[in-house]
Amino acid sequence: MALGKDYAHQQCSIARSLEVVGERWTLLVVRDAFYGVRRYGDFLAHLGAPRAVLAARLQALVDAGVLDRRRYQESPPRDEYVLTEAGLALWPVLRALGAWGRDRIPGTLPMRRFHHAACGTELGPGGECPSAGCPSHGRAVPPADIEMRPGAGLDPDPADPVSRALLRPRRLLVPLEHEPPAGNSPAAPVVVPDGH
Amino acid sequence: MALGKDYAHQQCSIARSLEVVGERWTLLVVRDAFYGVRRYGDFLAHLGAPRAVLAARLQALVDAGVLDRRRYQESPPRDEYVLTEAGLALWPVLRALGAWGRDRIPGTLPMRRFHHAACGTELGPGGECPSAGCPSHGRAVPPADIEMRPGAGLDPDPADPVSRALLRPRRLLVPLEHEPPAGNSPAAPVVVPDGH
DNA sequence: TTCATCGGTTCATTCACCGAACCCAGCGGG
DNA sequence: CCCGCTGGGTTCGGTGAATGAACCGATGAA
Repeated sequence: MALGKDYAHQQCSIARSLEVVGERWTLLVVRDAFYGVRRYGDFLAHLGAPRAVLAARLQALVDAGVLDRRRYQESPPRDEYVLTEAGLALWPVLRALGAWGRDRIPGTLPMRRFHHAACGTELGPGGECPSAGCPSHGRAVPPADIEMRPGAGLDPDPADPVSRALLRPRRLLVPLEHEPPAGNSPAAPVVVPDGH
Repeated sequence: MALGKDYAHQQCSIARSLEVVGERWTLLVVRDAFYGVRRYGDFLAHLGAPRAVLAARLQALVDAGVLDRRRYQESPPRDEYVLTEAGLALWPVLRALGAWGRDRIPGTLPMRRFHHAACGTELGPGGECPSAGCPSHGRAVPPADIEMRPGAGLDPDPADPVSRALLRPRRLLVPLEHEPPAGNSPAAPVVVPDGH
């Protein structure tokens, strides 16, 4: 751990939080989870982190209760990582960090804009819906109700497929699409037998 | 840098922010700056970070425009580190991190509570003043208007003097007090000839 | 049988962090 | 003048974490 023992004696909730999410790559993993990334390979492609580090971070986040690892297919056995309640509660941290970088680091253009999905309004500086007519006017919009749209600073033609998928407007938390391995059965669009 | 080159190619304001404040100790330095810590020795005593690391972080934060280093006495020459505008804008990040740790890490008691200094009300989850009668009701309270009070999880008798000073309720950003080196001139309180 | 994919683990190298020691300028006292 | 103290660092050897390339194993497709 980057912080471990050293922050342990700190009498501070901020230090406690940093013990969990303060290591290199960790907050970017959580960010990607909000964007809909769930699989090891997708995190890997999008982050560019070393494989060993990514594996360690995912495991640590599962241990900390930020991510939940769950089986999404049996054969071959494959797991995905999804945000828990506690993980979802990290959204204000990411929003604040992103807003600071956009507003306070010179030469940073807006990369991604966040809109209230219900009314289409771009969220205010505190993550609240600023639309006077909206039922949730003035209150913080939960991540599941946020639509992410590309901003001016985003590379329009990125190399990796995950970044390309994230160029389109999308609801937060909705998983990235993946072709089932045998993609081309033109007349039978592969109905999943039972989701549960 | 903990992140440097690796995050540079990331098309993301969050990653950009983490390049600046994502390294070990950095956000705790900024936190202490909000609490009123300004001197190298006080950061050192309160954080317990290695001296070299602290010096590097302070320098990096100055370079990034988060802290401003300025002379507060000429003889001997002594500098202090104070938050810039951009540094003050990090308050929502720290508040969100602290709130997450307090609410989502099991066994964490509130360490510090933040109140609107004007009306005494404890701030809401978004850092806003929840008091209906307050002129700034519902709006985010700037750090300069926040009073910090000790919470239940705080060690009532810490070892280092900085932690002890931070036990008393205090306004954010107000510098820690320091005795002038020659303290006891009872009738002649050492008027500095000319400050400039 | 062979190949490809997914999700890792292993390993040697590099890098950052650690903490103790050292350094230096500017006082203040004798 | 010399000594020691204080504040604010720098230097340095040892250690642990990050890196990236290679390897591994299970499954399923060709």
